[in-house]
Amino acid sequence: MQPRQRRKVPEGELCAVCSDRATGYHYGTPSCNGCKTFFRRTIVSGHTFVCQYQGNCDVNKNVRCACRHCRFNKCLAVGMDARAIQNDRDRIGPTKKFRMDKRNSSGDEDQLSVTSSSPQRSGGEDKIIEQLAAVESLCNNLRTCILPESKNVKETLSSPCLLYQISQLESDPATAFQHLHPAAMQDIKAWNIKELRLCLEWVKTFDEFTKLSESDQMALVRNFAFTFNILNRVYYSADYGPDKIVYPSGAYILRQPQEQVKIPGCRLIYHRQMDEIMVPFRKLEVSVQEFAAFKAILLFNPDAGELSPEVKNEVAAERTKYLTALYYLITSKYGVHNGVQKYGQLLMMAPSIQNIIDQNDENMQVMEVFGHIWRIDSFVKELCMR
Amino acid sequence: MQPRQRRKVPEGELCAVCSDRATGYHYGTPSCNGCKTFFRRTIVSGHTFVCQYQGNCDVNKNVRCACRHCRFNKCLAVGMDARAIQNDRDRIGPTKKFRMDKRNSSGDEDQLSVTSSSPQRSGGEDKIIEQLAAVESLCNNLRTCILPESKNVKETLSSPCLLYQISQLESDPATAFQHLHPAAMQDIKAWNIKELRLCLEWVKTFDEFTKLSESDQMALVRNFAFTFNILNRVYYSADYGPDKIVYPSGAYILRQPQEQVKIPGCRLIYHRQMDEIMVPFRKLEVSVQEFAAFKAILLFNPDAGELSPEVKNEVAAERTKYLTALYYLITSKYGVHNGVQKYGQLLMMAPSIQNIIDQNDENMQVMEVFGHIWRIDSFVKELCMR
DNA sequence: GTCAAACGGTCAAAGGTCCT
DNA sequence: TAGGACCTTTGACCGTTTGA
Repeated sequence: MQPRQRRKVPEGELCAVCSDRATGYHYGTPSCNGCKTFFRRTIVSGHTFVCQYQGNCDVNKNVRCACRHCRFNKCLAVGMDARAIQNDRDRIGPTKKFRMDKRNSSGDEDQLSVTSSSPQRSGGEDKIIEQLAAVESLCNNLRTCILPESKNVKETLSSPCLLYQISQLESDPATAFQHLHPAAMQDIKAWNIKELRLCLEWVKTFDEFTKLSESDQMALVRNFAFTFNILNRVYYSADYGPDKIVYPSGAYILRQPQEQVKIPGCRLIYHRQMDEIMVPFRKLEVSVQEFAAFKAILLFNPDAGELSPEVKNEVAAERTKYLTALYYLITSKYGVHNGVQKYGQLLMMAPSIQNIIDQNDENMQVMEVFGHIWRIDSFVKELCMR
Repeated sequence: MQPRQRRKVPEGELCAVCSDRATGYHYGTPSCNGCKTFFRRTIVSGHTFVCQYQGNCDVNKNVRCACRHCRFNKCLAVGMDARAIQNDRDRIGPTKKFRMDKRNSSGDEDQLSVTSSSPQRSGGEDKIIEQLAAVESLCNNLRTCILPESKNVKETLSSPCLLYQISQLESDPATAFQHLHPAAMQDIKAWNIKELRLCLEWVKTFDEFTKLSESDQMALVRNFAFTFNILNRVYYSADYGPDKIVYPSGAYILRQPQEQVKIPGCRLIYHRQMDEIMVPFRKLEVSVQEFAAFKAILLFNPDAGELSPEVKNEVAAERTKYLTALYYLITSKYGVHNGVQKYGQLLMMAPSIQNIIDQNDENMQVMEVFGHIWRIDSFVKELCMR
């Protein structure tokens, strides 16, 4: 880069070679992009051209490609300086912009709407949120019902969704609140089964889920079921402070009694559910809609083990759909600046949740070893063991 | 401009990098305008370059643009000091003289030029990102150095940060690219140690980190160190397709050979690092700045085990700070609609990463049992065991 | 107050990328 | 394949800041 003469922009200047619009001084001569590139390539490649005619071909914008010999000659004639050509440079990365994002149903427009402080652009997000909220409500009703026996997970997944048949189910007195009392292992076990059962009904409300093959459905559910269980447990726990997880029945898990459990590693698991999930949910004042969207995001996990590679992209697209919906839900309520913080904080609860689930899986395996003491229901095992 | 060396004017002095005519002392080294600007831009942008050859390219006036990796390395080798770069100067205003053309009758002072100089509504985010990028750059260089022995983690954390003493360290020939070859256990082990060592230097660049008590620092580091290791491993892996993780030395981990490993559970761990971290990073086209911010977010984990409750809020605030910076970084580049998607997708990689780390910890423990076969370095153990 | 060294910013003009 | 619109990178030149 040795600028011939500093300063000076040609205004309406023409290419000295072909009379196209000049884009600047290139190699010492006002020239267009084409002639500039042609000159460099010719020099660098060392090509020599032969004129098919008499060596005096016309060179202008329309016919400049007709004779490369005469074009190159004219380049030299008008003063293009080969000494201005440099040595090869290092490669630069891709210059192409938008590569991310699947095909967008809505045309692409706003690129500079960054400055507008109100998001405003919910294209279908409202509807998604509405649907999630409706299902959440049904699911909370179903929790109070007696659910039919189910042999195994696969059969349950292929049965009609119970959420739309609640009126035909009897209510379960064991789920109704009576009085606060410490949860026995029986309580915890019963609620685990109930919640995992609800999970199966909940996932069936997603069209994109039911479209998946049986094995892919299993992959997502196995990955997600215990998360669903824990999240519902703490989110719907009545607020008796940060030290109690309370089931709808009034059974509660207190922070201390875990000391009684002698199995190593089990001690902290309820503490962590309180500290890292229940308390943050309350502090962030997560709404039911936000909570539902968050669960949907966690369900559609493209990295779920055993998920077939062909559907990874679809699952990722679903996740993105709910991520976007959650973003607009939050920012339309809190504004962009505050909303973005809540959105980020909520999403960043996911790694802790994952870690808690991972630890819990270990515990489940430990418990299996101690199976003669703590009976693990086979239904639970099927969903949670890896 | 603190380092006002009482130097004489360089007379006929040559650029220490490329031997062009030096225009003065820049960043502590006699250098030409080009190398001066190149160095600043590289540090500020956080760009990292990969040598297309063997990492020992010649750098002189004629070919200085041929390999940016080797040019930058030489900048550092001859002593250019990144600390002399002034992050975010006090608003210097447009260098260009005011366009006092016409339109003067309105009588408005240039009061709006303050806001127009910064494109997005970022309050300090730019500076945060710049700092992260600069550190990332230094860290990449430190990776190629021989690091002094360190007895244990605590001592290392309380020592001065090596990132600002790179010029005093010898380069490590073992880290230079030579040729592609399958990684032996020795390679993996050596890189684990180096990367964990780098992690300790990296975290010390965060003021808010060094302000924490020793035990809180340990809590964050133990939680984060292996994440740092894995993320750097895959992010800085040269792109030889989705089936190879390539270390800077050229040692690579291939998708298949894990079958040789007979320890149960170990098989999938490298597959998952490729599928769930390396490939998504590439697909999302994560920039170095985004990558650095992502790591900062993961470092400041308020749920890190053993973190004292008093500092949870501070740590959470730090996390939010980097979340916000990342959000504005991404949306200012991609626009809100596309940016939000990328932001969400990036954050939602965190649970998978957490899960991979959790699995890996198990493996480390398994490996400890098989310690007579696979020696685990005590330094690694100290950081990764729970 | 003066002035030169050494910061950062600017933008014309280099080269690289990628679609046609 | 070659062409050229469009992109990134480079560096000579310029204004600003700072300390002797």
